[in-house]
Amino acid sequence: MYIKDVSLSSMAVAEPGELYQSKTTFHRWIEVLVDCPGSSDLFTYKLPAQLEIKPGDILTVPFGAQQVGAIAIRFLSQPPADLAPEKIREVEDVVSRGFFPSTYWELLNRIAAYYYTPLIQVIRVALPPGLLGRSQRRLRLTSLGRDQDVFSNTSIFMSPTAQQVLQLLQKTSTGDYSYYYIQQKVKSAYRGTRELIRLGLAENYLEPPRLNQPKLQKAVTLLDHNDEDLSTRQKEIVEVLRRYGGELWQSELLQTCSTSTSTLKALEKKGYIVIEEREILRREQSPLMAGDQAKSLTDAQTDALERIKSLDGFAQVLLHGVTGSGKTEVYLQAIAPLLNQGKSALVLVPEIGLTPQLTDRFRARFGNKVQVYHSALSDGERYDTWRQMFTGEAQVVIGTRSAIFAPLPNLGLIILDEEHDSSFKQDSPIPTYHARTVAQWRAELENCPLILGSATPSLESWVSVGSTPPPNPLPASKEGGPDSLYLSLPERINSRPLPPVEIVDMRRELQEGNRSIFSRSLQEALEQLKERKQQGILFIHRRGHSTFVSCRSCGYVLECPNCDVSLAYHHVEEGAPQLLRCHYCNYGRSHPPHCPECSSPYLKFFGSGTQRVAQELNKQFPHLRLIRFDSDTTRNKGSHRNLLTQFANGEADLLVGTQMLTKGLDLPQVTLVGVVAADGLLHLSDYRANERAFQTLTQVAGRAGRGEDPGRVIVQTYTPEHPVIEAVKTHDYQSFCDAELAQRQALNYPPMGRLILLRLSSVDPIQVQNTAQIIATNFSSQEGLEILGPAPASILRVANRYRWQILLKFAAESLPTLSDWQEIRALCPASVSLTIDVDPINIM
DNA sequence: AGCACGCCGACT
DNA sequence: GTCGGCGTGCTC
Repeated sequence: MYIKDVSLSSMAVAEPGELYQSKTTFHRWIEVLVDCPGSSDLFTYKLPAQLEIKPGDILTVPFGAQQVGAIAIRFLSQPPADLAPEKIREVEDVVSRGFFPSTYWELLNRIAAYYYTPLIQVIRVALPPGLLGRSQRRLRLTSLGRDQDVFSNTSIFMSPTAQQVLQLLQKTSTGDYSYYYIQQKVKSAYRGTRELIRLGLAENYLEPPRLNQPKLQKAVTLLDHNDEDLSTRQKEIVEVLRRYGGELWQSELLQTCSTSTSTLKALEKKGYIVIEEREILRREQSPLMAGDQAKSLTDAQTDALERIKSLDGFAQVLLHGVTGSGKTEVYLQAIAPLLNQGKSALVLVPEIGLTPQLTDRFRARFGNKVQVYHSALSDGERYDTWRQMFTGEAQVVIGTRSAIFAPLPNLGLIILDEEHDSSFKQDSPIPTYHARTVAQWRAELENCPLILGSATPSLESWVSVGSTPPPNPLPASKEGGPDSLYLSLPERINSRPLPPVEIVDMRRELQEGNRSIFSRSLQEALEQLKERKQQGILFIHRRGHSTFVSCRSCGYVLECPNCDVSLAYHHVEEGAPQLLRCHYCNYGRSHPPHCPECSSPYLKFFGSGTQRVAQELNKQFPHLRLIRFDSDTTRNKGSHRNLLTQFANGEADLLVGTQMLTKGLDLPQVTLVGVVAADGLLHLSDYRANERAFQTLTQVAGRAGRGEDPGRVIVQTYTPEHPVIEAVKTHDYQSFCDAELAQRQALNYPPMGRLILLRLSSVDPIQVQNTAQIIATNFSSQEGLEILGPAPASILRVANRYRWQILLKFAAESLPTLSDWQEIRALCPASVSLTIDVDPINIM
């Protein structure tokens, strides 16, 4: 929660580029927000004589025994009266100057308030790692301790704990570990470390905050000069430099001329060249793209683009385009004129790794003006990209959820592509923000348009751009509030039709004697793939092999020892030990030969994951070459791209995978999409299950028939009469929405009502339950609040922590005043952790 | 987050 | 009695 003293009105905020002006009032103290989760109070520090500090600067300050990151908030001309003057310490250093323009600062404060999160925690997600530094206490061996013989030296006695710590340190070449690491490895390590220090075998020290540094490289610049007094070798170098435009990196120059720094030094001395350190920005390497031109648009695209371009200032646009309708082209052409005006654009996508195609397309169109920002970048890369954005140069930033905090000072447009995707919502840690909500605020504050693009808009966005549902088929536009706009791309580009969706009743398949996991229809379609030289996608709801392993004799189910879920079977490779894994805590064990309960050897796999389906395919269709595409096979950096490239090159006939297949893949050769079992999606105990199922199925179906050849979609299910299945079959978003909204209305669920979920967890099952009860009772007096629970989470125990939750439901207009959230927090004993999830998406 | 302080149980 | 476990609170 934000500190009430820190509001925009009461604080001076740095504008980037604003010149420092010496004020007439002489400030000697500054209040700072310290990076420590325990307290969200402001702390007072002395301004050092030789350091220029302004509000908005990022600092390091001494705090307790360590040095931590801090944000300068405001000057004080007098130290607080209730603080002993000798307790006030000096600011250590300035890390970064002049950050936090006023709108950005307000954005952070809004997030802190709305999501009940201390401001400093919001700042932490906004800043790249390594900008808020913190010192670390470490332990290292002395030369005496490095001696491997200390153990055989009988004159030194030490406790087993001390020996353990010593051995741990001696195993590394540096003999150096953080206290934190040692404490994790050795129990009650602290006693052992003290003993080692006393014996003179080890010493502890404080490592200063390790901040990311700009990476510097030497550059050589040619000065205008007549090359009179030069040797032939020197003339050569000058000539090379001139040929390359008068400037080169020193390393490149040395290599090109096969010379050494001494020759360059001589040239520098004579005044022909300058050698200086330049910052180089570490960027993700991407293959060079061929230039790409704006494509001609369909009428619907042109209309949408014109309406977007005519927007002035804040507006929320829902761009509802069916799969394959060319939303990306609209984005690209909306961004192009902005860049020419010197403005930047922010494009948020669900998961960057999954959309190399989108980034490639942006790079091909806008070249090096495109920056990619997401958590898979190395810290150094993120830091540099962040600095690059901070320069204010016109650019396009493509990123995942956290990129909504990209420090672009001159923002002209924000786009959320696939806005319905749940990965825009952060579950943990706090703040549990939704990038769409933050994007709305940011667009408002920056006074720029926000485009929400999707083939299957979230009900939230659907409702917010217009309360009256449009007639069917989708109209070109419908009006919502004054700042909102509905734009529709109802047809695929090049007049390609949406693929027909065939629903297969798997109950009948079984009745009629087909016991395969593939219906006859799907089998026949798979057979045809190869003959017709076409490609297909098979969608499976789960990764792994089977959903659970159970004993045929006694019914015993193998479960995770840390969580209340059954273990999934993972087939590693032929001949390797068979592995069972928990999808929640990643616990793994080998597959036992006998039932642990009754020793029966008949342990059977149930359900089917990607692995199982892949095996089955190999058996039934040995001639089909397939690629598995799930989080097991795409764990490594770049593997998404590799697998997709392989597939696009025709190195496989079939792509078998999970959810990731649904996200924006554009593979023109794909004609067949098969959903092996839709039921896994349908029957989840979550008010959002239907919406999610509809979105996933529609998106998967949308992968088919994007090229010349018509597509075909086969959905296998045991409940073909389910309304979601009906809606997917008819591609009828409208009627699905109407039905779903009516249900939500009846139960006051979002987007009609609003929710806050309190998640509690602890290793102590009794204590969580009691705490949950106490908190729920505390709320019972509140007006206009419906309390659901407390209830155990649907999986009570995960990673040995017991989880309970309380769901608060209330009218959309009235944000409940959880003003005393700190009081609520106070009801929690230290052993119980509480997370306040505002607008939760995942309430399981 | 660390790190001190300070209060309880098992041992010399 | 003392040592060492761990819960509680503070850091300008």
